[in-house]
Amino acid sequence: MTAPHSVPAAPRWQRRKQRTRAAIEETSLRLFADKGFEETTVDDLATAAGIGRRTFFRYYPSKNDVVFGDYDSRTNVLRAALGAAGPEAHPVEMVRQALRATNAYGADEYVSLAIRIWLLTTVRSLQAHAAWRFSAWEDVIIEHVLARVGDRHRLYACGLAKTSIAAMWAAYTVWLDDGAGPNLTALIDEAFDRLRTGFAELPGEGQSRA
Amino acid sequence: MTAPHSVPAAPRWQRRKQRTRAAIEETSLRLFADKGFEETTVDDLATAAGIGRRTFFRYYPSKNDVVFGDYDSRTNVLRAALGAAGPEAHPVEMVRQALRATNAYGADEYVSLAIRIWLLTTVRSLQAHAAWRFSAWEDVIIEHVLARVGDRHRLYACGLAKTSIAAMWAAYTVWLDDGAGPNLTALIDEAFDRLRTGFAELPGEGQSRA
DNA sequence: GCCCATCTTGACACGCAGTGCCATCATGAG
DNA sequence: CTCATGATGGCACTGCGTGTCAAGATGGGC
Repeated sequence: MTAPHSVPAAPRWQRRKQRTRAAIEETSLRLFADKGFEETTVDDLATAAGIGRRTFFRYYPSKNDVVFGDYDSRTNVLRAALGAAGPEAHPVEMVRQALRATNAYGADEYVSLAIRIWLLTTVRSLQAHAAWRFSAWEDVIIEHVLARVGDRHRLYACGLAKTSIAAMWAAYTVWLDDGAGPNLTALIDEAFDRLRTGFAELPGEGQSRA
Repeated sequence: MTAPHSVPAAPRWQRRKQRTRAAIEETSLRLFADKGFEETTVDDLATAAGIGRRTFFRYYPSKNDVVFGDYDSRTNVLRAALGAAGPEAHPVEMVRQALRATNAYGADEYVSLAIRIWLLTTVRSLQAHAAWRFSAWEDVIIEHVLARVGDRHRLYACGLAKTSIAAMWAAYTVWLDDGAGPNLTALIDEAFDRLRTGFAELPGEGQSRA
């Protein structure tokens, strides 16, 4: 990955592909935001990105997947964060910490993130697609939780994994409703607070953080 | 719905349609179990059910939806159960109770239920489809929870709804792994116990209920 | 019995997503 | 310059889902 002075050649392909990929994603998100997801065909996306329809599917396995960006790298962040947790941490805190890290975005990414999440929570096809995409995250979480509590306790691990992702997803939804500010991490934290207390503490009638 | 002696006519249509619908579902599930979901085309299903391809889509909006059966009536059960909860019940208990009722099946339904859930948790397309199907349940739950805690607390309501469905879903998964016995309700209950305690209580190293 | 309104059915055609195949072209190595 | 590698895009195909429409079945009125 880091050859000092040689390999002046190989990167060229990579760079080019990387740029094409970015171009596809950028123009696609714009078209989705403009015309709507379902109203935009893959032909539109390919034409807008200046490539052939067939080539589009070589960069993204499906129209849905454009919205997810480089999902794999996020999955790796999650895996790394889970692996980095100290053995003394409680499983719930381990997952909380990992999902917080996974959902840490730079300030410049928030605009496109808002579009992505808006699409994800709005468009039926994407909502569905997100479910099995995130199921990969669930599997990673389950694996790490099982490593701690023992293979017998699948319900605990599976339940924790699925509810954690659900809490994250709830934070997404509310975050978007609240204007998609820079507080996504805080909302995820808050959602996990609810989860940790088993939703026992009823919200009082005082003002919420809105 | 219950005209004593009149209406000897109208039901005829209904009965016929009901039987066709049941026939489609039965033969479809069998074909899915035999050949696999993706390997079975809608043409196969229609032919096997003795109807035209176009007619198939008049009974079920998509190939996916066959696996869900009469989903709407289950949703109504959920809505009714939520509405029937006493005002003194804690939101979590209200949801637990409602989802238990929603997932109560007769002993004769467990065989087909196992096939359904097996498909739902196994087939990628169905896994995705289930997500937005269940999102209707989430919406119903959110509505009822908000009516109790106040419209301001969307994160609480949304989080509770999504995590509850997630817990149910986890119970499905483990239920199937454990042989799809008559203990689905118990597993849902157990998943809710975990949820209520915020997954705080770590499973000991003793034997699980397997 | 017959006729008509109504609903159901299935055939055809269409658009769109996704895939296999293959000829063409650009790139980098020798 | 030549060759191998890999990216590209056109073409054709399958499969899902939908609009349209003509033909058939059903029930009511006579």
